[in-house]
Amino acid sequence: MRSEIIQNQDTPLYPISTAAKLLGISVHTLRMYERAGFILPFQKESSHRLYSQSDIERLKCIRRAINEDKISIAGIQRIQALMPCWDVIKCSQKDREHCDAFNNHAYACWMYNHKKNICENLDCKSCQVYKEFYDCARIKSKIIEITEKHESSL
Amino acid sequence: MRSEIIQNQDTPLYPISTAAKLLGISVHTLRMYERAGFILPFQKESSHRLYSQSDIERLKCIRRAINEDKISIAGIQRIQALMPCWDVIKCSQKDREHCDAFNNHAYACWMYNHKKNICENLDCKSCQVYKEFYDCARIKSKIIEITEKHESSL
DNA sequence: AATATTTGGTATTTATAAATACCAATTTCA
DNA sequence: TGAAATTGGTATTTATAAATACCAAATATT
Repeated sequence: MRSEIIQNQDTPLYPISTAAKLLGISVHTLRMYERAGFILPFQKESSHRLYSQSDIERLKCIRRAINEDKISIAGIQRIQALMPCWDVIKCSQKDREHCDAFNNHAYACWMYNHKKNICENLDCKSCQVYKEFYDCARIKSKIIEITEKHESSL
Repeated sequence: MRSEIIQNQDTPLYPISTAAKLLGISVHTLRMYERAGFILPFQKESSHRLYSQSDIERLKCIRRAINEDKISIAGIQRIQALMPCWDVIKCSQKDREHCDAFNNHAYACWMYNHKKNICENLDCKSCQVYKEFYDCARIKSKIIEITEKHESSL
């Protein structure tokens, strides 16, 4: 019986040169986006990066924000920093006190290191916050969802 | 008895040339910021603009975002669009259905016209949303406040 | 009535963010 | 073992957002 490899949107497939080609940008730009916190690529056993189809779609969205919507890289970082990750993760008050993501507003939560809180042993790349909420529209939807939940519980 | 003129931070004082000088920018740039939705200047009986001390402080903050934090004008607009104004105003579900601010994420609420909702007869310039929440830090604080309120009521 | 300023445009300049090009060292894999 | 690709860095180019300059018409000020 031949071994079946499970393939989905999150399967690491493309090396950096292929990913860059798919996006129509240079390899270096891709790494720039990584340093900005827009993408957490897979690192296979080796030091080389691999990108999944979801990664490509994510980066296409970021690209539209930069090129079409004229939002600067720093601007996107600030927007991502507004995401109420704590309400998704349901971390404790104590966790929040020590959490750089909760207490700052410059970068997305996955850009900070998570020592001494609920995220410590979790992988940001498989976290709902990272996977779902990286653009304006989705972040606003989440904020609306939270406020409506609040009101219905009053 | 001499008539006392009440002066506070919100008193319209400076014509556009003075305001520009105080901010170290050109008159035209100031009008650019106005079109972007960063400032709603007073219009005296005439068509000429007047700016208050609060207006100046507000614009200094916007200026820092642009020049120091490197957030583009479009980026600031998006950030302002994430403000949950509806939770401050406490507008009805019906209001929200018809509200452009609630249903979009490109501009701050005061940039849309408010027909057929609770804001219709209110002046944005004196609204808490406009006066308080125009920068990243304050908007994030508000989002935190809302989520914590929610949790304490569970 | 004459002078100042403001208005709302467009056209131009400038500052710089975003992207590219190039590098030597390292890693991968055929 | 050698060829091809990736790494992480700096230096350079390019695209364009942000700001300025300039305009005639309208408005305000003395």
